[in-house]
Amino acid sequence: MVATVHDVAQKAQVSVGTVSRYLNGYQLRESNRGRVERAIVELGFKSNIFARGLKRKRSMAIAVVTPDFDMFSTSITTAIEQILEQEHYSLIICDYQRDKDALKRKLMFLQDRYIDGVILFPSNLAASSKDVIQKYLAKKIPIVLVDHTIPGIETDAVIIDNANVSFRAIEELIRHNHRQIAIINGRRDSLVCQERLQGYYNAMQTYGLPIQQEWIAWGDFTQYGGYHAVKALMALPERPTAIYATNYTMTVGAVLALQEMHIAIPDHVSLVGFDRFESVEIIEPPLTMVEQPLNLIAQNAAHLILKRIRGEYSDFATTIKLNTKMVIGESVKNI
Amino acid sequence: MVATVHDVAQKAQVSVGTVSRYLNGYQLRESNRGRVERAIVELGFKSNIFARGLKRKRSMAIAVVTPDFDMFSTSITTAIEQILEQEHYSLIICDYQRDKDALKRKLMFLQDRYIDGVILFPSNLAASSKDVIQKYLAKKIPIVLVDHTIPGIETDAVIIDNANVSFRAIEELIRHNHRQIAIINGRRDSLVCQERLQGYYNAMQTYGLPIQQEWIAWGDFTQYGGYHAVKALMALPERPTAIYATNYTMTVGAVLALQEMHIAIPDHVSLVGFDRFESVEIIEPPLTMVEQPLNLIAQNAAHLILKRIRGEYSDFATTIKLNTKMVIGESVKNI
DNA sequence: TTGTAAGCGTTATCAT
DNA sequence: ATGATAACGCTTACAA
Repeated sequence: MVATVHDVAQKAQVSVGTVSRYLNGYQLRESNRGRVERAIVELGFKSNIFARGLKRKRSMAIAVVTPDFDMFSTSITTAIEQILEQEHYSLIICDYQRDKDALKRKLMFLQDRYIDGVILFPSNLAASSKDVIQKYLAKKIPIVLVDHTIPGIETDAVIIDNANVSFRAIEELIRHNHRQIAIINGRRDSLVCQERLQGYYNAMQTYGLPIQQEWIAWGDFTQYGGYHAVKALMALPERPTAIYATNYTMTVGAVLALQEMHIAIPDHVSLVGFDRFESVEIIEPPLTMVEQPLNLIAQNAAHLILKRIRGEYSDFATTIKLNTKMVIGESVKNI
Repeated sequence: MVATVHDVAQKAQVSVGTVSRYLNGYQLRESNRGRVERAIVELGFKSNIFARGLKRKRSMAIAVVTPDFDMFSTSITTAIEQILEQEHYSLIICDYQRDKDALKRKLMFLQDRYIDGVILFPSNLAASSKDVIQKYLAKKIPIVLVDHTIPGIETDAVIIDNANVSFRAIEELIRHNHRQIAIINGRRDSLVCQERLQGYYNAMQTYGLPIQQEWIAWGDFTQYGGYHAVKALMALPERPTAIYATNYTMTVGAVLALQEMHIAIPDHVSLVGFDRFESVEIIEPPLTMVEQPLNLIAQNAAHLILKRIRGEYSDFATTIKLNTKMVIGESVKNI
């Protein structure tokens, strides 16, 4: 029915061992090499992934595990898939819906499938799966963290410098003479958010600006949250003159709220947004935004996990910190 | 290191055959059954997926293949994953980026991995992979189509009645005395869109309303497209009094354009939107919308593929046509 | 460099 | 209902 190494060996007049060695990149005599190659093409031979896995304990599959498929993780995941496909890996995706039991369950499930590596988007509750994660690492099944590290876990990570990102965003506002600056942050329990908030504090303190607690709003990473945060901020007796939203969906929510209230950007309030997905480009005026290097994140994560799978651990555990770009639009006004 | 059927057999004092039979749901003598169960728990036995696959030619993996991960396919995919996880299947995801070579390549790749079934979101270019698809079906590897069928391919599908959906949406507008109704459709080459347009035509004709070609706009399924379609429609000498947008992102684009132009919904123009994702709920006023039954689509697709994998083909090929809900908001005004 | 043969951990066939 | 054993298709010592 479907060709095996035996068939190839027979057609090429060599032994199965030789065929196998060819498949695994060993050196063969030139003449044999040619005949094996030809036999493989003629028979349409594809090596059986089960038999291969059974011997090598490798699945040629990598998992992406994320708390949910929002635009950030979806964009990165699709980019990762492109890269891994070229290396003949398949991608198994799992979202754990911000549920710590689900996370642990999925990680264990993946382990039973002899997954070759995991790219994990941690959330604050990833720490509760420390034991499983340690088990992976002990077995030399690489885990690359994306977007954030997990305190107490030593493994590779691809992250951005959140505090620095916020610092520069706020600095951009301060440079335009804003002093009353609000931040719409995600969620109190998120480490990413704590860092982004820290950057806000740093910038305000560095420039000697007073901070009001009411200017620190929490939008739960949702459009709804961003929308309501703006409504609340605009209802304050002392309105901020500028707003910094810390993710994509909250940025859109903020814009919708402002548009609805007929509060003009940037005439009535300035705005720095976050994450430039294609769909943000229609917003008028074009927003000044923090742009995360999604493709770079994906590339680094993919290459890092492939490297570890190949057994190259010389620079383990490395944390790749990527820079974000400030895209200057017209949503920040000099006052 | 890790327990095998042999270890279980030894501990339970039975043969490996008995253990295997237990694992595959055959009847055992009560006493043996108990001992095997206990041994499995005590040893933490998990059956090796490679060895199993090697014998049975089954991977316990199902693929979702989609042209891109927009909110529609992402929502459905995550719901599918929940269901398949319970059945111990893993989900391999692939997006083919609306590229027909990529589609064919991925389908062939998946076949080499002995995928047990494919859930495919076809686009207009899926037809060019007919040969691979036929090969799957000939091998009894089930393919369930979601969102649309592929002409000339006889397999299972879970779809919605697009013409009917549009008909009812337009009817809702006509019921409020609108006569000049525009449609923002996705893409000319999309069969889904052709059907949705047909429903528009049907409704207009049924109620004897004239149709102007300028009222039929194409928004390419993007936010940008929806935005520009509205701008163009509002620049017409004879403005429509109502707009029907045929997917989520175009709906959001339309709302942003209208807000920016200070064209009030529904006072200046009425709007019927499409796909109620959580994030749409902040739009003011609440939109009258077509709501696709995402969870039902996911459930039906998942259960259908599992059924076929189990070998139950009695009702093959079945097309499950689901109903959409019209959610009445406040974006349609009686004129 | 190459051939031979022993596994890898299951399932399935055949007796019993 | 159960046990023994031969596959499944590959990789990898070990010999040559």
